[in-house]
Amino acid sequence: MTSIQDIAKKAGVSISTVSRTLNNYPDVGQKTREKILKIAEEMNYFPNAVARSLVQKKTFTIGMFFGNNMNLGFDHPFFLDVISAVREVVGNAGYDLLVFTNKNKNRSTYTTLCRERSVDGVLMLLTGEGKKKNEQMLELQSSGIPCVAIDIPLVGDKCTYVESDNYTGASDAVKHLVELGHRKIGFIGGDEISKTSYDRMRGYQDTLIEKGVGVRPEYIQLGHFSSEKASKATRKLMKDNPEITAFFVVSDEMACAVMDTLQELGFRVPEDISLVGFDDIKEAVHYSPPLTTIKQMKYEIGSEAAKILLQIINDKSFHPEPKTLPCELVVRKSTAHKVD
Amino acid sequence: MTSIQDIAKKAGVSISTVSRTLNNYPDVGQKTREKILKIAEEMNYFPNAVARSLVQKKTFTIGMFFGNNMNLGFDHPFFLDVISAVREVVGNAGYDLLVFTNKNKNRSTYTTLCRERSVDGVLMLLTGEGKKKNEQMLELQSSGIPCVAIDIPLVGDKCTYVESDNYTGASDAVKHLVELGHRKIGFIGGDEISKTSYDRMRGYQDTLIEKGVGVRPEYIQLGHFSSEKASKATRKLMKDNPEITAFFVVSDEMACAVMDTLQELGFRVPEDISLVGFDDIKEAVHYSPPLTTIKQMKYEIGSEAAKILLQIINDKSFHPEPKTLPCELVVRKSTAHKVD
DNA sequence: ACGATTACCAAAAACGTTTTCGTAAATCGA
DNA sequence: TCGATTTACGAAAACGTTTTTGGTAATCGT
Repeated sequence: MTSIQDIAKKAGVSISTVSRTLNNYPDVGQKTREKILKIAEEMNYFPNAVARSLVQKKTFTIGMFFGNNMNLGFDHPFFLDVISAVREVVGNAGYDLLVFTNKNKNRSTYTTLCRERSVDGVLMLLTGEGKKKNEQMLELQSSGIPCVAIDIPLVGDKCTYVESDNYTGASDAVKHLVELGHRKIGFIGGDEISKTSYDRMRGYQDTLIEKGVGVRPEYIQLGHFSSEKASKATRKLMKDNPEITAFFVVSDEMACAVMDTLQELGFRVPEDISLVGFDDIKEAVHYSPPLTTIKQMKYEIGSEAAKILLQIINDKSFHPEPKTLPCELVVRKSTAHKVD
Repeated sequence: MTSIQDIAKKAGVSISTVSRTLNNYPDVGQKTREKILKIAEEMNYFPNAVARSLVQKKTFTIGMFFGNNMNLGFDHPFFLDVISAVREVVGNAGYDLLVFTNKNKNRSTYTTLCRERSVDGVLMLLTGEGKKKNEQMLELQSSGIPCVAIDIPLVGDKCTYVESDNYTGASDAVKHLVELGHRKIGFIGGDEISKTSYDRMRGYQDTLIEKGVGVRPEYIQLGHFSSEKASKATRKLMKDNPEITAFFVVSDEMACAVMDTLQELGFRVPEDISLVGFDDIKEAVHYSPPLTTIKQMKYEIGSEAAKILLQIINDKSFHPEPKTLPCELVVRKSTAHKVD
């Protein structure tokens, strides 16, 4: 609570001199500098970031919209890793992280929240319906606020996104399946709006065609990234199409539910039915059987997003471009050769 | 970027009138109020939180020290749930969350960081060596900054902590084991400094004595919440004491490593050796066999911590007390009757 | 020795609010 | 109608910095 003024008074100098000393400006005399520094130490002074921000118009905080707007209290397993990464890189750059949580302001949007708090940039890390590119997203996109989203296709002068190569990932998943001899491959997707879901679906379809296996619309269901819906979809699919011998499910969480459901239904995985997921969440390796899946580089996604954001913030001439990171097929025990 | 001044000018009134209007003060005339509101809407004004904070000395942000200081990039599975809870309750109260990450300030402590940012309160959610009650913790404890820690015994006028009932939890774990007929029960603990570790160890020892089974120091090893160390400890324990028929391991992460190691060593779980963990992380239920463990109420821990903190902040006369939340034994498949 | 630079520092503006104080006009009570 | 409230508003201080401007004294080059 000791201010720059207190120091100035005690040192017998002006506040401007104190400010310059504290900020290592060159134009302050040797002895005055030392005196001021000593007094500051004694009074254990530390600057008030709020006051500083007010005049500098820079807060050294980067904002973060995080999680599922609808379904709070549930957060994606994905998040912990990307947040870790984000923390690491923004922290090293001298920034703190402001997680928007305030729910008292009803009449506000992403953009106005950012402006109110004067964050220097913002990271969008949303799931569920938040992925919908709605009005608020558009507003943010064109607001001029430095912004990078994860898995949401925002593009603008100060705005971009990073994602996994979902198309290729999905493609690799079904390639793996057809190479194991599978031809009747069910698909449990996400939703109909998110780019992520769309790309994975396209990867599935295109590869099926490319491999000479046809696409059968009746093999396709949407699970909306919900375990319950995925379970329901599985029952329907197996009931209507008992000839199916493999599933590609676009998230590990859903894939786990699918596996449970399949086993409840009396099918063995992978002997009767093969299963590949997407994400490579921690649980995947410990499932029984351990889940074959497409691994997303979560940590890299977070750190890339953060790096790009910092660059947008600090280099005015930088024009950001979307970044796509590779996925990787990791084969475990939930997939096997088709037997006849 | 439109300020209160702009509105004042356009409306032909003073800034104080604008401010009062915007803050719903009673003493402003009907027509002027409406005019001002309309203009504010048109110019799509929103207040500058930084400026407001400066004068009000209140930021409506609560700070958060989070994770493992040493070992960044790895965050405890525990965290996601308690953060979800924290977000929920502070958000509903109108606060945002500032996660401290800035690593550029070397000469700073928890306390000074909080003061610089002028957070209204702070949540300590640390693991690893951060749990050590060091100088910085003491400083924070007596700083007068509203503070609640999780699993770290801080107590002060504006400072307290919440934790699980680790003693009873541990006690329940070994009770379960001895009720299954086990007498030679190995223990893999945490560290020697944290209260959490200490309480669980005491629960183990006391219950053993209470049940008439002796405590054997050679059955006790420390794993420091690290999978590798837990694995090593397991090997040592089984080599030196092959008569052991059960383990109580004080974290699920370590318990998983112990299970893997045991299986590598050729033991079957639970047929040869029973195993109970602590935490009930998500993976626990999917391990093979599914892990019997002591469940911590992670969400409640987070929400309790947040609620207490808000009360400290908003009720000056409130004197906080430590809060202990119950654990619960959840029996799965990693424990079984001892066979001879 | 004289003008020009340089080194040091103070004064004051600025950032965008909230809040205190004061006061003119309007209303009120009798 | 007159004093006393009340109502509605403006002026200005305050919050704690950074930054701009300017000025004095010392130093320098020639």
